[in-house]
Amino acid sequence: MQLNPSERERPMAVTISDVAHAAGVSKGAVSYALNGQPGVSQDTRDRILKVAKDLGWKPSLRAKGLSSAKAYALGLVVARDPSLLGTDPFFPAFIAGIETALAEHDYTLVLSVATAPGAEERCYRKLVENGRVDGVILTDVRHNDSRIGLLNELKVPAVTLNRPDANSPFPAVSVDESAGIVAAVEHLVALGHTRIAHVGGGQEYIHGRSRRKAWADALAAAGLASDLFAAADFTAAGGVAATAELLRRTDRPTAIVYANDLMATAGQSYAQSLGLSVPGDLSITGYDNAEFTQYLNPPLTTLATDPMLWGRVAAQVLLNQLAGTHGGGDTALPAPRLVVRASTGPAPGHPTAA
Amino acid sequence: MQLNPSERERPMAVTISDVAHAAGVSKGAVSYALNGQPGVSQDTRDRILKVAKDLGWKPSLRAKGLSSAKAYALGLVVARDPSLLGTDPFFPAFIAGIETALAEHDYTLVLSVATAPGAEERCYRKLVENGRVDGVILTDVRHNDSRIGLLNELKVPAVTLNRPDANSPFPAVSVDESAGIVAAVEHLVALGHTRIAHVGGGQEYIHGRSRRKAWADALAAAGLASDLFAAADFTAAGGVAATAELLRRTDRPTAIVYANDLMATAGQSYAQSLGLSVPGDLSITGYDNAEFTQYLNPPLTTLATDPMLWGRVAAQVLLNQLAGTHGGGDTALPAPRLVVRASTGPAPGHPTAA
DNA sequence: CATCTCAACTGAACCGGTTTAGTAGTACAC
DNA sequence: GTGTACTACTAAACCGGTTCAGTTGAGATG
Repeated sequence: MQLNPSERERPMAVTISDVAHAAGVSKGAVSYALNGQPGVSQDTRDRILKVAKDLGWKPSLRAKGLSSAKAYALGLVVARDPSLLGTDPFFPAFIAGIETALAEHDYTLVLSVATAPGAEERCYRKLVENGRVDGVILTDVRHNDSRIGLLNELKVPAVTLNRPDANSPFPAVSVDESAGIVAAVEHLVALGHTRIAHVGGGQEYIHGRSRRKAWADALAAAGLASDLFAAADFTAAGGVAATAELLRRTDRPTAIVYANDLMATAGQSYAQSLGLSVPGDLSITGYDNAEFTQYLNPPLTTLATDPMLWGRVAAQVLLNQLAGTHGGGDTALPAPRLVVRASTGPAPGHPTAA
Repeated sequence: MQLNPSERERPMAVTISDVAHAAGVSKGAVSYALNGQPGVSQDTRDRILKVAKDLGWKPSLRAKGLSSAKAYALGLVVARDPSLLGTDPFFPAFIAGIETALAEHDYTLVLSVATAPGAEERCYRKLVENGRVDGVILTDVRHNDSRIGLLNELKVPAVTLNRPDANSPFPAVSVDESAGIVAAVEHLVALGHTRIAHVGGGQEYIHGRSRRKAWADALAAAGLASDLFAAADFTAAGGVAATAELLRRTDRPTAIVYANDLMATAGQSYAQSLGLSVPGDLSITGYDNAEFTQYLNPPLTTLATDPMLWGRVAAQVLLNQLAGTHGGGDTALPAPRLVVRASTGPAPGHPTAA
């Protein structure tokens, strides 16, 4: 066999047998001592602990995993078109949140990216069947999400972000997205807008649907019709197309509530390219509060969520579930906060307008 | 012990012993058959393969890992302030690239996010000492990067993005960032600019340094002085501060080359808030070609790289290293491509100006 | 015909932990 | 003084693979 860089001999790690031998006890005693289990006297326990420390013993996760049938890892499958992956500010922060919870429990995160459509289910199946993970976090839940059934079949603990509409046995960690959209619509209504459109995200996603429904409900509550809907898919290109569709109408909206920042950004840019003034002719709101939105021209009114908190809580709920200490209920997180910037203003012709 | 959701009995997986028993051979024979090793006749091999398939046997990675002392996983530690994590379009695409390479080899990615400064080294140490990973990918390489020494001490195979200035035994996968910056400067010089500033990224990073050096070199090549430098840190706030500093000067620049898109975006917004016209009074270039930059007002001239390719190649090089088939040299990737948009234009007073 | 060789296979050791069953020794009750 | 109960420990099995050291039987060789 050929020598290569990966074969520089790694100093063979000290094992539990080494510790046992050095301390003059059996492997079992060492195991008990280090896991705080009864079965060893305090004196012996202290001695074993000291020897283990002196020798620099680190229990092998591999061996531990084999005998306990655990992976000490959680899985996250991100299904996105690779070209869109960089556009969403949600995931990096969400993942950071997961990590903060995991770090305290010696768990790690195994991340898979499924780019092809069918690849997603294969990813979950592989992660679980290979025993890579002890539980998974489900994001971007879809209408009648087939993954719920899959994970159920795989008998793997899971948490979902928001409660699926399919019957799901898994605890959910939810953000009341409706409240955010409602706040945005109310803000626009207060500014005198009556023709408030919505550029929706993919309606196969429950967050796409719930944002649309919240928009319609808020309009209804204000006594307004919710006919100005244009379907899109959370992408910039989709946002432009939907905006174009809305602005071609004779009863064109004076305000558009977008389902995310990227579409809002692209829509705003498109409207401006048509010679429309934002917010003079058209008010615009986004969703996510991506960092760059405050540097747009004009800066974007949007909804701020806390993806990091979401990640942390989701991971925590899953860990509790694994430990058997989870109550079983869903967890509600604070609703998004409306961040008012210069992309929204009084409706054209409205008294409060300059 | 209390029953909980995680203890719904998972159908005990079929093991190699089950297969051996069903096929009427020993465990060893099954192992040989399934790994394509010699020691079993073709007939027996076929029979074993069939039985294994019928029983739906999946080798346990845990057991495999224990006996072969491998983790079948690569590690990536991302060290970012959590608030900045969502702003960088690089990582998601980079990670997607890594995954495309790993998916073909039944490896997975273990991701750690180190938010606190010192946490980064602890993350690497933990990943390696716990045997979570067989190799790691090193991004955001710093000047005299201490992680090189750490990984050397841990005796873990690694790849670095770009060649560190510290003496590194690890293969690097490099993008000639200088060429990109040079292209941007040349573009501005061709437009008649003579006072071209640079808002630098953190100079503790080698990519921060190399972009600055490339800017200075390109100016020198054009016979121009490179005194208009303002230090920043790749953040929006830093970009604004640096831009403010530059624009306060009496010999204010007519063009600014930013080390990334976020700073350029924030800088452009700040300059506009001062009443400056972009590109009439000030031309601006970014770096990264983040999706949103084409929807800025004006759209941003920037440098497009291919983070996904970078991730794929880096992972591939690391896998080859693990397999012992890596040549040992560095790998060069295509230089960034200049994407000219409306944020750059003729220098004020220059003949080509309107 | 005895021997040598090799392919094909088996049994057992091994990786590094956890866990179970069993044993020695001490204390206490009756 | 014997039985009981408990503590403190050990030896060995076990998790599910890989791999090494034999063993067997068939065909080739002298």
